[in-house]
Amino acid sequence: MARKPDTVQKSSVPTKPEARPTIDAYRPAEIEPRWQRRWEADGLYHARIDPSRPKFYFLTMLPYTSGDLHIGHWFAMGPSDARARFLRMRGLNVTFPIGFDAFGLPAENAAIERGIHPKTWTYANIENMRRQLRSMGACWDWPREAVSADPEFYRWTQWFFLKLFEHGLAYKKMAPVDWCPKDNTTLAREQVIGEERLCERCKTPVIKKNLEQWFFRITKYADELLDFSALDWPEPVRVAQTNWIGRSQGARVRFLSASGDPIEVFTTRPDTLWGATFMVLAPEHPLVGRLTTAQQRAAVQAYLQQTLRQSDIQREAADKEKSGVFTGGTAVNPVNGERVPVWIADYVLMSYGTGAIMAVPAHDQRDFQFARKFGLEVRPVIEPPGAAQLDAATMTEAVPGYGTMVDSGPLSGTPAERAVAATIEFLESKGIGEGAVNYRLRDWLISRQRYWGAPIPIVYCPEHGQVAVPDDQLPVLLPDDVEWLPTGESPLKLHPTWRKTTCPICGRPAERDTDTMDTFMCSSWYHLRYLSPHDAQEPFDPSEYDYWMPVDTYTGGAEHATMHLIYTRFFHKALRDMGITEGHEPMRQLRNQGHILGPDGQRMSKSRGNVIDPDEQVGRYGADVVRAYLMFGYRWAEGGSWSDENIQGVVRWVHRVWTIALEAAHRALAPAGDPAGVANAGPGEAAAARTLWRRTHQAIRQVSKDLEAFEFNTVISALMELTNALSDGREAGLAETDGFRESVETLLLLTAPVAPHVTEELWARLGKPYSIHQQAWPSFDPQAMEQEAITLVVQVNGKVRDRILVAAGITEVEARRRALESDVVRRHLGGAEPRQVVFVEGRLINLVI
RNA sequence: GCCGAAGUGGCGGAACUGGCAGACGCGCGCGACUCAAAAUCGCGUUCCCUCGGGAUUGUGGGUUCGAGUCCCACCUUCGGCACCA
Repeated sequence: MARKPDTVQKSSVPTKPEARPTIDAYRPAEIEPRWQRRWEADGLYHARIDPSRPKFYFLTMLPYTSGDLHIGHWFAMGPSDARARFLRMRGLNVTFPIGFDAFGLPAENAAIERGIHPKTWTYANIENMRRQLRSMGACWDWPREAVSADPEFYRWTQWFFLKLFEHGLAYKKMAPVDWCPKDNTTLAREQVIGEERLCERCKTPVIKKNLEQWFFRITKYADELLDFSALDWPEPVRVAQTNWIGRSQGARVRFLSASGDPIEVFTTRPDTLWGATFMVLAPEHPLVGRLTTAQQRAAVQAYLQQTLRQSDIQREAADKEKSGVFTGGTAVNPVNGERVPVWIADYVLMSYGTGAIMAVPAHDQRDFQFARKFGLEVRPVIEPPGAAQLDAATMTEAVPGYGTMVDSGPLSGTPAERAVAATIEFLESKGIGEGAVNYRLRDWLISRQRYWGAPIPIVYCPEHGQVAVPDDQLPVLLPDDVEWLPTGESPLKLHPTWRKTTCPICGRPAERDTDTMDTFMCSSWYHLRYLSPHDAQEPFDPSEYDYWMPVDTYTGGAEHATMHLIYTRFFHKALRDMGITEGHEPMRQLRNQGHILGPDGQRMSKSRGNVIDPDEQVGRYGADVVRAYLMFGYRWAEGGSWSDENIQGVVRWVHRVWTIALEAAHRALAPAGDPAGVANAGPGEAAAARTLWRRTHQAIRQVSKDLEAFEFNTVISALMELTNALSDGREAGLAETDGFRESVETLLLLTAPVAPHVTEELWARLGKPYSIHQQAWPSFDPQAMEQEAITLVVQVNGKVRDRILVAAGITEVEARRRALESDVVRRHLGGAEPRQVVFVEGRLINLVI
């Protein structure tokens, strides 16, 4: 772009509109597949290790093999692709890999509903999705493709399981599952329907059943997972993860039941211990049976029946009326030796803390509601600052704040600042409790009682117990020949021979684990498999790892904020501690996109009939238009409704680019003509050329900045503005100039990441060398922005009254003089002298009276 | 109930660090081309008005020479969820 803007060079034919050459129609259906084939044949987007260039690992969340790619995938991946392409043109060695998350429940549902084997269904879907992904024209690094259901992939998923097992991070314990007693099968949360909690298939009320299942010790990493300092991740995701981990600091305290069983509780408010007037256990707490007296047994049984079918979410609903029942048992509060009644209630969860609480109704709202409902004692032990002493009889709600301890035995009078610490010291000195940290985060349950997943590579030997399948026997292959019963247990359990094996240690008969792994296992490490997807010796090639990792940018839906994105961080840290990976985090930068809704503003669904099929849109407009529209029409992080009307603006724009570029191409090929054109270049054209130059560089600046910042809608508007600038330039007679042609080329280069096919086609027709996607990104020249005259806004009392054209470097004194010359300004001053003048260089002058 | 995000023309959305609100489009109106229509191109388009202006970024306050942007209180919509002891 180094040229003298004021030297307008005219050549060839004069530019009368009617002299414009006729040009070919824009036919994306012909152009797009042609270039897609060429790029793939050339391996244009296959990135290899190149130490001479900085790398960039651009990752977009791998799609689930649900059937078709929907427009939401395009919305997630298309703009990501544009940014990856931009970074390539900037000189980075970019890999933008793709793969498939292929295990999971929908494949089994399809098998049961339609009698298709999950494998057949899944791989047919993958074929179709590959075709659709190719039609996007994204710079996919196809040789890196990985499919999580391939044995060459899940072999290593199993290997990672065994590594975790070997390092004590995988263990088995009893845990409840939702169970349909009629179908005799485990149900996923989404298969339990409605408030009534009925089985999706047979509408039987679901029950809880305890099964022995595998867990990963993610809680070991809870504190480290709270540290986001090395990450450029969106604030809402960091907040969600922080809340999910839910670290709270307090104390563990041991109460003692009448029969001498310790009942441990966790509290964040040990300073309220003297106000504990009862205890509440979760209904499933192991001591409930022992505490319940004969007299209360029937009532407790009835309550258990009623609560244990509910989901945690139902139990925890805030607006729900408190419920509970007295066990008849009591426990001793260790700080004062007082006997308090022990209740059970569904608002205490077995899965949080110890499953038991000390209830302090005066200072906890839930306990307060419970106490008032069941007539239990309310005893204030905290005096809030600056308020009168609380009176239990007249309180209408709990007072949860900190304050001076009162009625608290030896600690009475302890001020708020020291209350918690002093109580913990007291507990520790008496040996009845200690300071403790509690997390909401639970260990990751990975067992699934399903077929379509990676089998858990563990063998049960009567002699040796849980035995790891040796490395050389991996993968534990999923058998294809299984019976598809519409109901019942996992086919692996029912398979006649599969589960029968021998113990790797003693060689005697043993049984395989018949559960499979949570598919979040696969997605926790797939980004590593992309590094060397066909490596048969190791999960990934360390030299590839050293070059490419960590992932530089990761894009995907915000719905993965807590599950997938915590699991993958945990996985990485656990592998790091085993010496398998390096660095503390797998993904440096994360950005989330929103969702595309149907034209009616509702979530797309087949039953609503508002689904937008990308194949149909590509057939109608071409992939370039669909990509550009998805970038232009929405804030990427927000999403919004699909609009058949709004896409028309993008259709027109792409056609305009096509026309302008082809006109330029025709002129370039025309023989040099009338030299008179040069002589005719007047001062008006020089100014127009200067303007076009400025607008071209404005576009370079904005497109670069906005692609970097994931602000895709303004990328397109900047490109449209440059297109408009070219139209204006053409009208001003610049079409024959070198400057015009350079601007056309710049427009194509800037548009290349957005609309890769049409720009490649036009680039070729302009006679430029293949490929536009291997060209350097245009550089911004600040000189182009320099202007002699600027519009200065003149305000009176902060209101805009006039705009005056002034020299760019105008001083305050001069600006004031010029402003006072304005009739409009003088009228609004009404003869008064400005009391204050605010001058903002290059922008405005504000006269205050 | 809690957490998070967002409220700007008829619509989607712009607006740097507090400095011209409404960029870029859609839609609509007018015009050119056409026998006509479509397509295309050009012009206009926040609202009100006594044509001087006035009002305007969910609502009400505040800070400031100046607020879509900062502060306080509130309302609405969307998303998520965990009564977290």
